[in-house]
Amino acid sequence: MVTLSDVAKEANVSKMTVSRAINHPEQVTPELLALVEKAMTKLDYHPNSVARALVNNRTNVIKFVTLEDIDTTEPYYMNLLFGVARGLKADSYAIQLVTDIDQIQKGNADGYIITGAREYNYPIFDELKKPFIFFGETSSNFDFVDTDNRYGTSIATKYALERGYQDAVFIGIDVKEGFEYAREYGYLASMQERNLEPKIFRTGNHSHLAEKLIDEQIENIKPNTCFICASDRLAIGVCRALSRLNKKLPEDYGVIGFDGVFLDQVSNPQLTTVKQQIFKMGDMLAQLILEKIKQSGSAQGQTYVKPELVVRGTTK
Amino acid sequence: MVTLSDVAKEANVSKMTVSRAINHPEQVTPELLALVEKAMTKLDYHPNSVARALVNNRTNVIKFVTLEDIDTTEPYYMNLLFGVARGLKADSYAIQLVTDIDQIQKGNADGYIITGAREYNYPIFDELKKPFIFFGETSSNFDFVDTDNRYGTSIATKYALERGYQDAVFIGIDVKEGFEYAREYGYLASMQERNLEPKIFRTGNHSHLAEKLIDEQIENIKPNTCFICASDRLAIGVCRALSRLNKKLPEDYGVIGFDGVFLDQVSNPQLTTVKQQIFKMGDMLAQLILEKIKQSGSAQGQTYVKPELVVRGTTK
DNA sequence: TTGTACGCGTTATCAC
DNA sequence: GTGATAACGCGTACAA
Repeated sequence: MVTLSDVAKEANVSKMTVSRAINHPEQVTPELLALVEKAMTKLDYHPNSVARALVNNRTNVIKFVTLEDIDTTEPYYMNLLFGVARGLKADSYAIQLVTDIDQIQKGNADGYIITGAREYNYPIFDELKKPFIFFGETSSNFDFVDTDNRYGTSIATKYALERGYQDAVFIGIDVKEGFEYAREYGYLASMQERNLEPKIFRTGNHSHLAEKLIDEQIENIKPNTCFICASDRLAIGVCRALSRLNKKLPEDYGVIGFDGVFLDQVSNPQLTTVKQQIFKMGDMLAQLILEKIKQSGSAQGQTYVKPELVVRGTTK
Repeated sequence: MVTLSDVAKEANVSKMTVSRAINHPEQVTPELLALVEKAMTKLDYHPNSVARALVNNRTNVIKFVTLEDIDTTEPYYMNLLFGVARGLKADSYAIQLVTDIDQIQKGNADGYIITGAREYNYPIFDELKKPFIFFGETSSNFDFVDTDNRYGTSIATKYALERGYQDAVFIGIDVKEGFEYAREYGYLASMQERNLEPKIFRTGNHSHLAEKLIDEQIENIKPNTCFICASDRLAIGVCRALSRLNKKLPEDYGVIGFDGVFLDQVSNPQLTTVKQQIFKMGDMLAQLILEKIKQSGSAQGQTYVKPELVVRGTTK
């Protein structure tokens, strides 16, 4: 293994000059800098991140915490995770996956990325001694990254109406969470802008529940309506019901989902959906937490990432 | 931060005694051991894994390499990854995610878990200086963990015939990979055992391709047949075609998928499928690579994990 | 600007 | 069986 000392010998300087050339190049004269760099490339030197971590009292580990009790199998998190991995790559940071809330405090890390946090989890975070960033809006003043949900349903609704659907109905998820409120709000505002009366139904986030809902309500919904759904799961259920009821998609009715992860593509026909930029958000989370660590915990603010409408087979 | 020295002072022994009490307790007299343990719990001491890693010339990092150019969004890998994370938890190991083949050599790790490897990748692995384990059967003599594919289609076929279907047809994936051969073999052997003539169709691993296949072939397939599919994707396509052709499921025809990750549950009706124990395999991969690291690279052998048949709505 | 000495927390080695 | 010492590779404090 090539060490700092080896490079120092090769370049005929002290270890410290090499160290400085790496970490504070502005403190080294250009001539020596060149010498050191030549030696480093010649020997193919790579800093030992463990030794570096030891002196800096770091671990080079970020904990990726998934608190939601949902099936972590959700492809959603996979995307996020790969985004995080990408953001961490350059700094030779590694990830520890945590699904059990009791495990958060076990072992060490330089920082945390936390997903699926609920209000009642907040006390736990107050005890964390290392910086953390949330994925998903929080009511507290924590740093977070989230999708601009309001914007998402807003562009979906507008698109539907522009494409010639006469009405838009919202199929929401029956939970009291910020993301759902935001998605409903985006729909509401867009409807009111056009002086249309909003209509919102809610049910559990399962395709068969949405299917049942449509079965029951289809008589109250006039043709040439577009369903704006709060998730792709719901959208798939809506499609299934419509198809069974012999309604033509996308002529008689339109369907727009939300999420754009995996499900939208395996459905038949493929869903028009509001696609969250999950990979990108993962990348951002990584960069923000690294920055926060560097700045020993200073706030990084709250970031909303705009989703994009992906038009496929379920809308005109 | 509580260190080894703090514990040593508290217990009135040397640092080495504390270190030994942790790593080689059999070399310490019971009396001192008790003293040390009392001190450790009193001070709530936790070993610094970074310092430990430095002296041992370790990184405490495992690289999780995904070579397959498929969409890494596949829920499949998420399960595997969480399994790996679970297996790594106790040893305070962290994961680095690698999707770019050029990144394998970048940075350090103590070992590799490699998924999606093909023959033409093998030369790369020969250059790796740290131990590695594959997920997925390999033709070379590498260590690996994989599903017992042959067993999987075998129990599926037998179950179908026992439940009263008169025939079983195999819908395979059109690739030249070991897993496909094994799945076909399991079906073949089970058919021959019962003196039934095997029938195999193959197509790309997409639901709509399977759907098309059934459309074309349905006339050649007599009722009361069960379709043994090489993937849930294919199975979903088969279901869709049957439903469109007004065949009754599971009365007229049966369908059994393979994989049991996510897709089987979002389909309608829910699939009877051969469920791979992916989480468990991830856990095993982690334990094997840790063991291999401890033993400085000695072979860990080849492990087949039996899948299990999950009976749901698409079979009698 | 550059170099020296020391410390980070742990473990292996070798005395006793 | 136990303890003193050195070493892992790097960075900070201080001296030159």
